[in-house]
Amino acid sequence: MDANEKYSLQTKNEVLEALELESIDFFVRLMSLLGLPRSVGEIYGLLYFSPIPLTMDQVATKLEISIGSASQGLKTLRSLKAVKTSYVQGDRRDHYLAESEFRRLFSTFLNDDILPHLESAIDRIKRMEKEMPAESSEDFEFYNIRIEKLKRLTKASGRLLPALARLLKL
Amino acid sequence: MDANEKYSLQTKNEVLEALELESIDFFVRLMSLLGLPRSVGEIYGLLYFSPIPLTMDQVATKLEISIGSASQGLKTLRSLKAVKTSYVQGDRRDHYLAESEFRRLFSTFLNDDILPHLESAIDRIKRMEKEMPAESSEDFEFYNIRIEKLKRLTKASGRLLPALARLLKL
DNA sequence: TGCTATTTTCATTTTTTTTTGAAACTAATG
DNA sequence: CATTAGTTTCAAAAAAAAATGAAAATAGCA
Repeated sequence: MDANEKYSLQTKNEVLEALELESIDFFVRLMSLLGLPRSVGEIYGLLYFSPIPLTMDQVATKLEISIGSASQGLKTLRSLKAVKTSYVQGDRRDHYLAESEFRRLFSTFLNDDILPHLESAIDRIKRMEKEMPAESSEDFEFYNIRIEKLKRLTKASGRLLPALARLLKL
Repeated sequence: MDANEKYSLQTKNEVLEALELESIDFFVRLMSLLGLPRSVGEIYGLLYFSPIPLTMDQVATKLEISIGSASQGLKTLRSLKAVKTSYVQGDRRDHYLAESEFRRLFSTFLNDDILPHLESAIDRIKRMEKEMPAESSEDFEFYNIRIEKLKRLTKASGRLLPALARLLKL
């Protein structure tokens, strides 16, 4: 293995370019909207505008984050199917590439992070119905209406998820 | 003003009922999905299942949170239009009631928290186009495709917001 | 207007989340 | 199979977010 070749990319771009910086900033915001840590957004933003796949330590070096963060962040992105690894001839390291189909990224997010909440909400509403006061109770109607509204909310959210997925077929 | 009357509610329900607890837990999760602090979810969850409006200190006492938290949390909920105050005869304090129309809550959230991001994304993409490498550059096509994808993403999100609002007319 | 109940603000503390980096682990290579 | 490049893990440190509570501000009432 040739050390010059190995680090050539790093040597070529010692600092982040304007386009990379805009991309990183864009995805840091987007990911944070989805509740993901800054480093995850940074990594995805960097890879999104990289014409060639990058290794973990290239990512860590460019972003000036620890290799621990890079490893964790890439793990998160892999689990979201937001990055893939690509094999590079004669290099033992993993090379990462951004999955640029947002649809895939979002649908993993919806399925893994939103759907479970929805399912637990359905169970919870069933429990609430058991805990309802007696029908004779003065507040029976009030509680009944509130529970009905929660039911409609979860039903609407259930319809929403597939609708979202459909709209995201960019 | 009669102290007995003033605290009668508190005396009646010294602990949170099962239904209130389920409600609080439900909204703590929902609000945290929207990136709001635990205390905000607790307050909304408590008010959602309260047949009578509650004052700030009733909220604080029931939830065992500080009046600072209660004040901040109610402020957040007011700004989201998720609670309203109702006048109570012969009581100087504000009495809070949950806005049970989720549509209103979500549409405020979409307009105030999501829309601004979308607008800044549009500006950012314009800047990116200015920073594109020369058309002759070997990676021109790569960058071009990525920017196009970002454009499609923001366009789709722009269509999504009103679609979401429509679907949420529960 | 002055008094007091109520609410807000904000510096400080507490809690939670994220990052770090060194040690443990894994696996390719000579 | 021993060496070492590469990666993951995880306890500790750092940073960020949230909660507290006392002081300041506000507003209703006499």
